[in-house]
Amino acid sequence: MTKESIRVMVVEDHHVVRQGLVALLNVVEGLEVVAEAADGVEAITQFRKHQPDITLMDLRLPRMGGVDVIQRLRMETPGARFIVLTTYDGDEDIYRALQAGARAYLLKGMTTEELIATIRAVHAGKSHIPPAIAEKLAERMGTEELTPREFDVLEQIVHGKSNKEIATELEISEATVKTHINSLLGKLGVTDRTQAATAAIQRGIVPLESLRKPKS
Amino acid sequence: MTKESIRVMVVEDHHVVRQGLVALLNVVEGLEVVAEAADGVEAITQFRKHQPDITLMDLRLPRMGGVDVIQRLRMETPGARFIVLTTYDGDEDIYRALQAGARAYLLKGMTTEELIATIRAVHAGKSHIPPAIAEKLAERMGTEELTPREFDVLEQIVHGKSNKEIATELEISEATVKTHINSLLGKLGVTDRTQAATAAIQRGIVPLESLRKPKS
DNA sequence: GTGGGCCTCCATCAATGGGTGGAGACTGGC
DNA sequence: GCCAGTCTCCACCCATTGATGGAGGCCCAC
Repeated sequence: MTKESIRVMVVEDHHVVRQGLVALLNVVEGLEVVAEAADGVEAITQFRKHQPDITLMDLRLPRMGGVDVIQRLRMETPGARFIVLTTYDGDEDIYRALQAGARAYLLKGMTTEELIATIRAVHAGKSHIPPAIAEKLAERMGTEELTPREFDVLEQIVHGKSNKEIATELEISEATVKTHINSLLGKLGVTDRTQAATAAIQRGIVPLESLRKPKS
Repeated sequence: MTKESIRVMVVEDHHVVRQGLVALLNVVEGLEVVAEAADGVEAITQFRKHQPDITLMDLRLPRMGGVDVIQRLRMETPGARFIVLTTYDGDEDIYRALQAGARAYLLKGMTTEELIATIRAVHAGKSHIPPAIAEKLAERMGTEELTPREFDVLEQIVHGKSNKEIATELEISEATVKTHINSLLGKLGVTDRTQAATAAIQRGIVPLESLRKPKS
């Protein structure tokens, strides 16, 4: 007679990846996939219904991002355990996910053995952050937070707006825009707006998806 | 007695995704996964050894990119059939993959049924490009090609270099750099270097990975 | 209430960036 | 040989950007 299985939920928007993961996990002794979700909203309803022990979660999800889902569900169910499983390793994502209460952050490049070991470890109450991820985290720790306003300005820069356009958009003077830019350049450790834009994308501060020409 | 199975190779660097895909495909009647590879170089050796009917391939691979692998293998084995299966949908990737001889371009978001149907269709000699992808292709068709030199300059811009630095790096005068920039801004349909940088990243002209601070 | 952080604005200045129009050299194709 | 495209360079000009050093108002925490 075996012990009770660990009940797992898989949240991942790419169908084939999700189905593959489920197929992989279901053949593992001691694991049972009890629920699946393809977007953030579905993740919440499925979680409430099935109360999984462990939730494997991608961060980039339609409708509601993974970070928000984790935050929300941990409010309702403080004991809930989340493992982030994603391809992206922008420092910002990592930071925000762990901040929200994820217990582990894995890249999809890891082996199946690592994944299973991590699921068991997290279920046993441990946390697990791979060294490569920890390094990124440490890096981001050294840097200062952007203020909300600086973030607004950075977002506009990434979208290719000029200082004048940003001033109009945010309804402040161009002088103020320059002040914010000067400050955020320093915090990001870069010397001009183009570097700021690529750094923001690379570090996941501004999502690449937001560039897909929304007319607004 | 069933017909002969379609012999499939899976090339994908993320272990869990690859294993998931293999698990998925192996339970399908009429398909058989005969080889796997985790990077471009391995893909070539495995292909030569197993001569699969269909190769499912991610584009972003360590050591050698998917496009180059396709190109190379189609030189050796003109009848080889490739299906690109990737998460990225930068227009440039799509274009280059089809150019190299891929028969289909699928995003990982598609359903398992679509994937299987596409494998069968491509094996039967057809091509398959989903409408969403075709649209992107059409978009990119309207735009002019960058010249090699313009591409060099664009790459430097994305890496945050100033005109002076670019001039030094490429060993040309700053005036020439400006000429190239002026020209590439027009071709990309943007008005300044920051927009050029984000457009280049978004469209996959310059890979985001190249930003990971290589000291050079 | 004092201090700190943030947001707002100002002026000034130097450096950088981008627009325009032109020109010579080299290449490959017709 | 000629044309088209590319790569290279030049000069000139104006707009934009970024750096510097202020300053006042606001709110929150101590």
